[in-house]
Amino acid sequence: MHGELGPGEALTLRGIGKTYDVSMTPARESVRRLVAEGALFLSSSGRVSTPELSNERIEELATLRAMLEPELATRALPRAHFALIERLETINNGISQMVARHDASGYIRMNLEFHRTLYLRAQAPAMLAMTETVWLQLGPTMRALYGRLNRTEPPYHHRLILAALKAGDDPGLRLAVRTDATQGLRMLKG
Amino acid sequence: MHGELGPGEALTLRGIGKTYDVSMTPARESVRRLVAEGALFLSSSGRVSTPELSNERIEELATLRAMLEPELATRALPRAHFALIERLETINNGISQMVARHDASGYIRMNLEFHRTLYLRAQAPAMLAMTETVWLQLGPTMRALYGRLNRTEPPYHHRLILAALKAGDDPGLRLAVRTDATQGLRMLKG
DNA sequence: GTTCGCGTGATGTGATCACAAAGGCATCAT
DNA sequence: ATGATGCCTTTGTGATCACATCACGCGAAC
Repeated sequence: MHGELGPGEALTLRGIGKTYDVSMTPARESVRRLVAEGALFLSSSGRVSTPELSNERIEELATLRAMLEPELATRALPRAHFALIERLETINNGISQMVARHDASGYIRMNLEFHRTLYLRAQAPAMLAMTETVWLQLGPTMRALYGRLNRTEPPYHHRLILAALKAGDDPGLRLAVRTDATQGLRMLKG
Repeated sequence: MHGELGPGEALTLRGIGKTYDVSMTPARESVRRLVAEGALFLSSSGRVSTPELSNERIEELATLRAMLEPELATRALPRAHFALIERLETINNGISQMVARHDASGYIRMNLEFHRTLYLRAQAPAMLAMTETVWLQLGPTMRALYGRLNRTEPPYHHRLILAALKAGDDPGLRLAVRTDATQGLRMLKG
């Protein structure tokens, strides 16, 4: 999810087991779970690797983010008090640090933490789980995206989200969230 | 997914293995996958059972259906030619038969087949997979719903969907799909 | 130099086992 | 009759093994 693996990287059960110092059995169960969630690709011969998403698949996942996340934001809005907004701003500052040190994985991780922190307030666990499944599928691709992006500052749309939260502006919030969720992924089309 | 199990039914790995004449290992992998998809509930002690959904969770899943399925229908609409509509009508007749013989599981299965047949035309595999995950979570609950429903005829909204498909009426299609997806689940609130 | 074929090493699968923990049931005490 | 207690069975977990299959690389032939 955090883009620690790029698209198309192969994994082996014995290798995973060795990495985490367990036998093949727990490694298999974890891999099977991630395959079920679409986070890993299972070849016809049983080999496992991170997925290389087609442009069509990426657009589909972007559409899913664009449908799910504004709904979560809307549900979170009436419960977003000052303490939450403050925490979001703290996370946003953390994102700036990741940008400064060119830490792609850290950037992705904190970016998602920003969104998750907001969406947790929505009190909609099934919807949030579904959204995180989408993030999981996009992880390796987002890492590849970051390389092409050369960010110099934290995402502009996060500031819009914070402003809309403070103003209690639901339409503005939905638009800012939708745009933030889809903007980066549109760049992968080329 | 098809409501062959009611909410809260317990399963054991050795029992599943015996049922399908395999060892614990494949049973475990299957169960883990279904747990990852939210189709089964894993207690803190590792016991597994079908989930008993709270009303809040049911409403959330209904909202997800209401968001995902109209989008799939819209994408399928331009590709819905006569042969597809004919197949949908055949399935709809099959639903009538299931109603006549009071076959809850068969009813659910053919109802979902109606939707899946339409959505397959959307050419959106990620979105369809997500939708089927929602169906999977609702399976046992839908079985419980069917008991309270005492249907005497196939779903009225399926006819609306077919009419909208024939007319190429996208707003009408979206409304009919959304209503069909959420109507039954609203009855569980009481 | 390129391509085809073969063999070896690596990899996933399913079965089985030892172990720990949890649940259920019977028994006993109040 | 009801509640608690202790034991025994059931159950999940993680490890290991035998086996079939696949992939990759090496070598030979053209």
